[in-house]
Amino acid sequence: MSNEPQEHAAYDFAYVQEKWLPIWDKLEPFKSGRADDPRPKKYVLDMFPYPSGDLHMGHAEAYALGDVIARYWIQKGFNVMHPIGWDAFGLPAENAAIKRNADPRDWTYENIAVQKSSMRRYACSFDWDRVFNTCDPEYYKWNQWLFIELHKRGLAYRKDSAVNWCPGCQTVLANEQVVAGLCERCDSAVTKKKLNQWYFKITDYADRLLDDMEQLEGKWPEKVLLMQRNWIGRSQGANVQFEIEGRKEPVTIYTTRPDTLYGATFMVVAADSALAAELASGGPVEAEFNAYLDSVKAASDIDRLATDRPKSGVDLKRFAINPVNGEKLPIWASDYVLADYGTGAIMAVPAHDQRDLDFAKAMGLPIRVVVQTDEEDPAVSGVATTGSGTLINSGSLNGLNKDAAIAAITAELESKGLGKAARNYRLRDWLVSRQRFWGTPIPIIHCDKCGEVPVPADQLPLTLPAAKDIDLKPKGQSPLAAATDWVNTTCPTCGGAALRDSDTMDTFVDSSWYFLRYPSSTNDKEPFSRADVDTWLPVDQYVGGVTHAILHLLYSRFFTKVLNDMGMLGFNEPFTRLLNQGMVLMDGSAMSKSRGNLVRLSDELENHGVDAIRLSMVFAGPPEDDVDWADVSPSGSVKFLSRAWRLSGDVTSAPGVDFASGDLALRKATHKALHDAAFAVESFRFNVAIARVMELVNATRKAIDSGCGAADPAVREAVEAIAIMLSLVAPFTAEEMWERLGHSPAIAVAGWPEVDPALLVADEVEAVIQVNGKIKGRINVSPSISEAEFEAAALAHPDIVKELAGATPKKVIARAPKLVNIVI
RNA sequence: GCCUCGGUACUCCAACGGUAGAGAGGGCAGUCUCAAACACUGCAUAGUGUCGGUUCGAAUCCGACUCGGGGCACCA
Repeated sequence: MSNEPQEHAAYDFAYVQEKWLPIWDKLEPFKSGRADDPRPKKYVLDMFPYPSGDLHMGHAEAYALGDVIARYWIQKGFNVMHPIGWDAFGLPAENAAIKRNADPRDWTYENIAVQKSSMRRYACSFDWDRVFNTCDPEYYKWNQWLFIELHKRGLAYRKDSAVNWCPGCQTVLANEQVVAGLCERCDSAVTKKKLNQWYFKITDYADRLLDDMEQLEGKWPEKVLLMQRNWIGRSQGANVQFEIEGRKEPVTIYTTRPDTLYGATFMVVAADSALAAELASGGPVEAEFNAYLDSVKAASDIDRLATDRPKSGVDLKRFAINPVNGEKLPIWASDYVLADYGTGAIMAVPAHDQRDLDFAKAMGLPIRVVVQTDEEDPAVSGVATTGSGTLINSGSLNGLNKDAAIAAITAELESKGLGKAARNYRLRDWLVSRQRFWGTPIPIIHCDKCGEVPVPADQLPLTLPAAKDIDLKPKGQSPLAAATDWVNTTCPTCGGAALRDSDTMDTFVDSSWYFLRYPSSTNDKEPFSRADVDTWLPVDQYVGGVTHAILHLLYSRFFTKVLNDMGMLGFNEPFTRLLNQGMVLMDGSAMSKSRGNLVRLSDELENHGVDAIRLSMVFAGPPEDDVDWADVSPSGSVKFLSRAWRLSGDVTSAPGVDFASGDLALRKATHKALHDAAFAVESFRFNVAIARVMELVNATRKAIDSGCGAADPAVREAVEAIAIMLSLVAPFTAEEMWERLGHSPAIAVAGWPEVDPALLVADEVEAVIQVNGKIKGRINVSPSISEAEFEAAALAHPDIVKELAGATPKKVIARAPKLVNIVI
């Protein structure tokens, strides 16, 4: 039946790859979403790639893992959607374009084509009918639509704030582009600059982002949930009002320790806050304050990062009144208080807060202990006591413990109208505007008369102009601002002259909802249809790197909740299960050209074949762990695959033969392998699943050479099972085996063989007999032996009889059919 | 500094509180060969980071320490 030439008697991966690709193209085994498909659905999603060049070793691991999961569920009879697309906006394209004086579009679409063809060769089980790129106007149109919807709801707004600024590149930087205080591109020290920027109000969703994580418990890596919790950083405390001498309005401070209110000895306001400027203005220290403020602004992030740097500040020569005891507290301005957290002002309790203590010691301010602990006096030790203890020097709170004191003082403040319980979050609103060209244009028109006017829906998408007439070099302002034809427009409301917003959106906006688009990838009426998302979403299994543990996943969860509130979705968490794969290292560190340890995927594929590389990636260890390519043996994978492949040529029984009459031992091995491998795959222990297949290959080899022989039906059953299990990770080899076994393509949809539970029971197992926990003998018993029989058999064992020497055991613990422990 | 995860043979990694070794790499020997490679067969590697606790029994659970990885960055 096969036209395979005789010279391919040895396994030839290059030949096999070339043979199957066109067949798969024709069969399209991975199309999903036919309306009448009766199978239950499963949505398996790999994080989409950024088209920065050809695929690398990291992609090879990620897509191999995602593919195992997708192909497994297909074999298990599910209607699997396994789509792919490209996260195609972003700075590297723009930089490449500047360098070559070209359009970022060209670079981007060229790279996408390269990656796409590599993915096809890598045999990814993607549904190619659902592909889109975020830089397609058909996609980013919906970014703009969503932006306007958020704007309508007050969730997109503009404010002035200090952002990362690179003086070298003359541009705003995202936090991720600031590495150890330096610009990742030019190594200039990054400073802060005050700019008017667009924000998404993610803080409105802080509680839900935190509380809904309950649904993800046990389904997402604990580490990721923890990182998200810390990032949101909810804290419980109280807002307390302090009167200020010579000021009408009181100042509110936030504290998590209202119980230490009597221990406050001064107040600190953030140096860069409006309050600090106001308190200093016109006073004796105005000049000193302004000089200090300038030095704070000039400080680079690298200085800011040093947590052990000495505390600095200015005494504003103003006073606050402690509401609980009427004491006059000096007010200082310092950069150790953050302007954008809480109220930007704190009460300082040096005895019980390390930062306040450091400041008090530096400035010679008083330290008063109000919580008695058994630790040393903070004024002496220099270590603030932050634990629980008994309140002293605290009026009505004296004698209470910390928790009781917090409750009591909060109630007291509330009754007097001086304060109340409050919550704060570390999470800040999401800064979404970027002064770059290669992103989604913000669909807002600025009109002198009408203000911020959204671009009318029928004018979307608002497309990017051609790049050829625009200078893309960073100048501190979006390149779009210089595209006069594009920027100048008329106001949709009043018809007067107006300007387009020239900023573009953070590319994280693109990736915050892309998973909703795949089921509706060609819909030009809406971003996605309710019917499609109801069918396919939420994503059953998301696979990607842990680098996105916070931002991408948090933003996606935020968008999902907003869209849920808008009635567009019927769920509030987008990703039911999450798998984070580790990194691919070389000689212990991340691969990089400069380090000289770069391994090229294309070379590895050339040398060992696609299947062997996929197998090596999956077999290297647990998927969450980093893989050191130096420890991996792709040639070992090649060896194993040819060993498996050879089995398919040895089988002499006919396809469809009744397995029931086959060799029992081999049949049991086959069914156990199928059972164990399935369990291992479902618990993401792919390396263990492959070990089970290897065992079965070894057992089958032995059965053919020195056991039941090649003609035994059990051999066919085993080899078919091997082929199907291998199809998850080595699809080319598996297809080839399947064909040699006399079946028609494609094995991808052949189905996971039914496991016969009767064949999972062993005839006999070896049990150990311990005396005082030490092994003294072994017996073979039936797996269904009773505890009593088991115990009796153990006690009758000659070695044990000798060991006991007539003594009566104190205790006998029998765990049939594995172990008996006799305590004497 | 705070929070986290981990440490098993030469290497990568397995082991519901119950026989430490599933699988692989690397190694050695044999069969085949003129020889080698491949293939097949067989073999070995006394090792659970340290100390203590719980238990009939601990790599596994608990505590302390140590070493290594990751996250956060003065969040009051």
